[in-house]
Amino acid sequence: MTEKTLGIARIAVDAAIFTAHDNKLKVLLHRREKEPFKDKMELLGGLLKGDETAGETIKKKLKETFGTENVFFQQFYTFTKPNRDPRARTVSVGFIALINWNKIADESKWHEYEKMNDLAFDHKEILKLAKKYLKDNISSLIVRQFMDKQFPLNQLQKYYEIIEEIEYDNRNFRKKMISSGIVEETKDMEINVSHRPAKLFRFK
Amino acid sequence: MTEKTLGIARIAVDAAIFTAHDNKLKVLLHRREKEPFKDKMELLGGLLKGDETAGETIKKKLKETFGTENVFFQQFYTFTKPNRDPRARTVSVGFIALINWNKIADESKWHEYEKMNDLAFDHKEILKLAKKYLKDNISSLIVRQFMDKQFPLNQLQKYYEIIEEIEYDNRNFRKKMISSGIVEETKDMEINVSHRPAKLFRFK
DNA sequence: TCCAGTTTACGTCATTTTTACGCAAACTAA
DNA sequence: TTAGTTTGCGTAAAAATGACGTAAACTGGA
Repeated sequence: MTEKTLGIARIAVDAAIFTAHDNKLKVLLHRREKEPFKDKMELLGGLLKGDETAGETIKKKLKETFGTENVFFQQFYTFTKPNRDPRARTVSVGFIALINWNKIADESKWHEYEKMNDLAFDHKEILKLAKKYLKDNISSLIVRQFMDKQFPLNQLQKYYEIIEEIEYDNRNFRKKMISSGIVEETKDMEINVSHRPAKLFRFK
Repeated sequence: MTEKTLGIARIAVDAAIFTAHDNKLKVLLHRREKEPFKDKMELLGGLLKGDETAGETIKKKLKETFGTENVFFQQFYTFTKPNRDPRARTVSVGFIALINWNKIADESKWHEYEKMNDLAFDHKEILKLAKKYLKDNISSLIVRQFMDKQFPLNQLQKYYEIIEEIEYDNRNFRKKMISSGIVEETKDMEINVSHRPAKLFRFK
């Protein structure tokens, strides 16, 4: 039997890694140095080793990239089109990962989500589906990964607005967050802002 | 290089196929006739052909099984543990499928979800995660797959209750469904029921 | 034929949640 | 000192949710 009838493929992971900074949603992209798609940008990813789950592979990659094991990630969709990699049949388990801007050393590889160009392979499709996943799951787990230990509610609101693509009334957003019980006040305040300084909050 | 370092695996699909009948949630299971796990029950599934996406493979399997292309299905999670199949490394893209009881010819292969025994491979884990997915996504797409063209609201309520594992007040459930606009009245009524006959509704 | 048992289909009412928006307070920059 | 900004407190109307009352409409059995 040939490969055609056996369902054999290479197994890869690809990660749509998001952060938020300067009121913008950003994604991590690397420039490819080899063919195919030489010089195009691509997501972080790679093939599974024989004794790894997809989750273990992506966790290792994230640790290599950020130097910490504390990066949130979650599987969201698996991409199986036969020709998505021109070299060989490759199935990719897609992950979404979220990281706080302060944990980032090299800022040069981060690109505004809204200004994406063409990417290598089907990575643009992967990123778009990841963004939708992010939007659909914002309150369950997700926003807090972007925030500093302490933050003004106004910043939390900005990130909700970027991801959900809607606007909130700041007074109602405040009530909603406080009454939902996911955040609590700290004793600290903003400093050096040219308006009334805000209390800082943290996640409970 | 060996298989260990290349990330090569067999690619399979497995489907958690649900129906609802007699106020119970049921799943389709087949008895395995070969080792491994001979005589254990397993999900519908199989390997991808070389030119198929996972979606195409599962669609073909569903057509073989039910004789129609109109079966709702959706990818929900990909299972990648290295030893989930003792014969060879196999990655399985998990699907959920939903079918109306009236489209089912052979009733013998359907088993109550709540009375499941041990299954072959990791299929019990797959089913449990599928049930959770069903519960979490009940209103977006999913319940209507179980319903006949026309149905009393009471039956819709029963299926919500089975899947969500909560109970509704029938008067409030009625208001909720009608005001949400997902159903509308028909001119038909129940017949031969030993209580006041209900209007039949349909999805809009 | 009438009664018991059932569910439908209509309703009320109190509570909670959501939404719109008013405005003084607290800061910086000029 | 003033203009410009956002915070942090508030009110009030509107919408959604949840508990429950009860007549109507059917069957099946006494």
